[in-house]
Amino acid sequence: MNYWLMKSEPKECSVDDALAAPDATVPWTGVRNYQARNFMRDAMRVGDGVLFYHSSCAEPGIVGIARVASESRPDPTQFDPRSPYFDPASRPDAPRWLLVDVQVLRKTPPLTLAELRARPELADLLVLKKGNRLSITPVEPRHWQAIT
DNA sequence: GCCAACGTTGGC
DNA sequence: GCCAACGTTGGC
Repeated sequence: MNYWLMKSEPKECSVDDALAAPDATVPWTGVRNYQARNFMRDAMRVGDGVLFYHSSCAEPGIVGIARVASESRPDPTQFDPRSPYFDPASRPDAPRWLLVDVQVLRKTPPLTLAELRARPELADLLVLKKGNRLSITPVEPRHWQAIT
């Protein structure tokens, strides 16, 4: 089993939004980065642990524990001209972008970026690295255990 | 709003 | 294949 940190802008889909969805499960739409896509396609398995992270907001940080709830499949928003995630270069017979379903298991007390940075045992957590912009990053078991 | 970091695009 | 220009992310 692998572990992941997945960023969501709370304006788009907050942990509360996800909890309010049927089965507390949301399709993780909008990933438009090949490295993040490849994680979903090649390495994610149903049941993997997910740290639900709020980004681009007043208090960025980890706000919930979730799980990968589906295999990867094409992200339908890439074919929707009205979607901000529309990709005119992607063909339905060769979809470029994928998503997985993510099921929130529980909220956590917010663990802010500042708090994460203050913990020496988390120094190597990828999301804390300078310049990191990946919306999906793998989390080492020791980091998962330190956080959960 | 600023700006550092980084990914993508496209001319050559 | 190189690399400058450009666009995006995301913390502050």
